Amino acid sequence: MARPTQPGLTENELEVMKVLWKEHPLKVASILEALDKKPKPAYTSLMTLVQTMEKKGYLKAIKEGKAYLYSPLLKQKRIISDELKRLSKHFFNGSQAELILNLVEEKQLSKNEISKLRKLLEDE
Amino acid sequence: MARPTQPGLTENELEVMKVLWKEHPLKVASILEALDKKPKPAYTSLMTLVQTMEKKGYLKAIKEGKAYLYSPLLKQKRIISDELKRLSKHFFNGSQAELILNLVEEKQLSKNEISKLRKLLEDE
DNA sequence: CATAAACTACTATTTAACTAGTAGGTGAAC
DNA sequence: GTTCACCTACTAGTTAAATAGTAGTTTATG
Repeated sequence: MARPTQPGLTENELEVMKVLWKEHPLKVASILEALDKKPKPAYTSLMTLVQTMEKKGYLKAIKEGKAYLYSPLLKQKRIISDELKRLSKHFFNGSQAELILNLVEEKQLSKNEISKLRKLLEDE
Repeated sequence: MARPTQPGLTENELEVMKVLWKEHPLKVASILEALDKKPKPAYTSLMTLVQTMEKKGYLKAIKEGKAYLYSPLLKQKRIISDELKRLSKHFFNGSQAELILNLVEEKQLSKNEISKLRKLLEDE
């Protein structure tokens, strides 16, 4: 056995998803342009990444003219939820409520944020 | 350039840290025993992992008798905080408050949890 | 002090992730 | 219809992470 596929998205994959969540479908050149990474990767590097992401089922590709247009198949909400699930599983016995409580305790919230949170709780 | 070191802890590294956060210092054999992974890794595999974690500065090793005893050098709170920072950076413009608000909105909280949260907010 | 049990160091292999170049195809423009 | 810009497929190399075996050291113990 060796290194298993990383659980969730890698940093680079996430960057691509973020671009496509904002706007899609996009061809590789447009994704590259929209990436705000410090040193932009070579076109062909991004190409390879996008292709493996498609193989993994993260993206959908449609041929339009001579280029492929890519769209995300994963929802942002789902990714966030998965990440939080992973965190709460490791550190809070799987309880996301515990995670929230811990966050509120640890973080300094502004008055505005506190009142927003209060309002939310009233509706529950 | 090639694969960079993973940001944060890998899943396996995290499992080791969790064991050591509960109890330390421990020798490798004891860490192995405490690991609740499905198929336990070979003793030597864990050995290698623990050694690289020491080289990375995650663990401290002290020789006691013929075995090394390992202790964590990273605090659990710091790891949780780093993970949440990463999440909020990617998805909530770096605002952890936004992350909390989103969590509360999305999650169904029990009455007990809501009242706990209310109490916390009163103290702020 | 010999020996066995326990532990580590060293070596090695595999795969995913990352990077990027080269070659070749395709659509548009003239 | 030829050329050229653009895009992809294929190939290839590097490193981290994961796994584990072999050999050798060390410390109790009888």
